[in-house]
Order: sequence, then structure tokens, then C-alpha cells
Amino acid sequence: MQSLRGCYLGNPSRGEAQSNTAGYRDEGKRQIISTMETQVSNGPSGTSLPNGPVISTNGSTDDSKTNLIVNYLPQNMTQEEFKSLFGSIGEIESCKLVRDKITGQSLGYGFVNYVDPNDADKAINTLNGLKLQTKTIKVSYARPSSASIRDANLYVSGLPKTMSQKDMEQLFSQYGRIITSRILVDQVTAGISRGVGFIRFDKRNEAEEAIKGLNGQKPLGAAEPITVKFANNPSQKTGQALLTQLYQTAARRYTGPLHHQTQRFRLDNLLNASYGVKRFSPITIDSMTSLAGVNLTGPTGAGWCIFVYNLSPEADESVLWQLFGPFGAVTNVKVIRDFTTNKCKGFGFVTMTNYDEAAMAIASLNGYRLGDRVLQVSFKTSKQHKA
DNA sequence: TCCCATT
Repeated sequence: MQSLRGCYLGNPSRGEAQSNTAGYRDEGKRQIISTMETQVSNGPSGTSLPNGPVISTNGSTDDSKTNLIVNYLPQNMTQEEFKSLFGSIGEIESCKLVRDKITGQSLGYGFVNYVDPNDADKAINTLNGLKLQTKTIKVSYARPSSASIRDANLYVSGLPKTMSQKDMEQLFSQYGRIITSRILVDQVTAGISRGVGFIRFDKRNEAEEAIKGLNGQKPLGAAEPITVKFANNPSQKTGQALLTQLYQTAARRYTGPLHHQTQRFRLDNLLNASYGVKRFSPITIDSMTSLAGVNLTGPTGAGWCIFVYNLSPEADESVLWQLFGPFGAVTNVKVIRDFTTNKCKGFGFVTMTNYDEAAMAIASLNGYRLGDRVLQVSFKTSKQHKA
């Protein structure tokens, strides 16, 4: 096991941008320190079989003894690394690193379903608590998936600074089963509570009851009332948040030595555009997008046609809208699909009205990593001119 | 005034 950990931690293939991808959410001086978790008995229930999937009476497979959820994965861990780490325990039936549907960024958690329940147990015993980068991963049995366990996370503010995580749990536990809790602490003052925290209940209705019962209430002896509300849902990002994320990812690609003047141009233009500080001429854009020798289809009434390559078979129009929309006026998107399978053939087209916005989108999204794919984005070239 | 827990 030690060799496994060493192997993963020292894996040179992940050297790329480690310092930058440690997690932009951890930026700034404040950070979570209090990571103590309530280890709830997420554990499987029902009849135990020595091997293989358990088949319940209704015919569906019961994976409660084989399926694990893994939390607090480092932001930069890939699906392959995830599989490799958990595959070292035993044969995996399936596994999935959960990623943002639009940006492909890891959401920091994933699922591993083993063939053998014994391996699931072994994975919990050997990998739970493993430190990877700045994270301490949590490995536990996954609860059966259902709508009732979603959006059960609460954001609590106005907590007395003296209130500990345990105190907070005690306060909330009357409303239901707590899955996780944490109190945010200020790092610069060596872990003083910031008076805000999170409580995740097993069920959304438990969280609702806790809001009813505790929002606006003063905890025993506290001077101020606390605020209890549903936490922001990280998977439902606003357009602005998506933009910010895109810029941060784009900026990451330019943080190396800037021997190329063109890279500096691109980043500057990117940042200026995001705040509407200035417009720039097509000449500047042309000089930075290395389009030498290529004919563009031009603004033939409809606008500027952009070729997007290396989309996944599952890609749909909404992905293109959401990727390109933040950069300006998009009039049309199209995913090219296979006639029989109806799956995306790996490319699509986007039409944008304004040249500078199209060029900005290309400069930002070309080379952008969408999940495990790297997009190629360029102005559509005229076929007639080829060869 | 916000940590990546449900595929």
C-alpha cells in the first residue's frame, strides 16, 4: 500500500501546472482547516454474499456493498489517475470521476463500483484518509442514489466564534442525519472560526426542517441569531462564474515563461474583454491566431463560422451554446451527428455575429480541456481553397 | 456570506 501511495503522489505525468491547479477555490488566505468529518454509517445493509453483485428480488442489482463514493479528490486528478488508484485494490466494475458537464472540470468527487464487496471494504480501509496534495480523501459507501438526497446542503452563518464543529452538529442533529459538517476557519489567525459553516443532511426535507427550526434563532447563550439557508449549488454556475472559470483555465496556460509576445497579447486581450475595457482591432487578433495562409468563410451575412473539433460523442448543442455564449453574440450552433447512432461525430460549428468576439472565443477555447479532451477551435476554413 | 456528497 505504501508503494501505491508513493507512486501516485510522485507521478511525474501530473507535473503540469500543479501549483496552479491546487484548486482555485482555495485561493486567498482563507481555507478550510477543520476537515474532521462525521463518519456516518453509510454502510451497506441487507444480505451479505461472499462474491459478486447482489441481485435483489426485483431484479435490479444491489451495489450497496460494492459502490463507493470518494470525496475531496484533488482538483487536478484525472479519471485515469482515479481509476488507477482504486483499481490497485481490486477489479473495478465501473468508476466515474464526476465532472462539470460544461467545463469538464472535476467536481472533486467520484464513484467506484467494485466487482467484489470485499474489495470495496478494503478500499475504505486502505484509502480513506489518504492525503493527496492538499486534500484528505474520504472513501465511504455510496448511499443509494435518489432525488431526496440532493440539495440537502446548508450554509450557516453568524455562528458564535466559540462554537465548534461538534457543537454545531449537536444543534442540527435534532433535524436529521448529518452526512458532513464543517466550520470555515481563518488561516491567518491560526484557525479561528469565521462563524460560517456547512451542514449536509442525508435528506433534503431534513435540511428544510432545520432551516425552519434554526434560521434566525440564537443558539444557547449566543448574542446574535444564526442564518441557515441552502448552500449554493456548485454545479449550477451562473454565466459569470463559468466565464471566470474559463478565464482562469485560459490564464493557466499562459503562466509559464512568456517568451512569446503573442501569448501576452492573447492574455491581455482576454482579460480586457472580460471587463469590457477595450475593443481591439482585427489586425491584432489576426496576428495572434496564426491564421496565415488560411481563407476564412467570412461574414457572409450570417456571421463568422467557427469549427469546433474533438467534442465527445455525447456532446449536444447546449454545450456549444454555453461554451461560446459568454464571449458574445452566438446566432447558431450545430453538433454534427452520425446518421445511424445519432452520436456526435466529434465536431460541430458555431456562428458568431461579431468578428472580435469570435476571435476571442477561439483564442480562449482553442486548446481548452473539456473533460479528458482538448478542443481544437478555429475559424472554419473554406473547403474550395484547399489543395 | 460558500465547502466541491449522488453518477
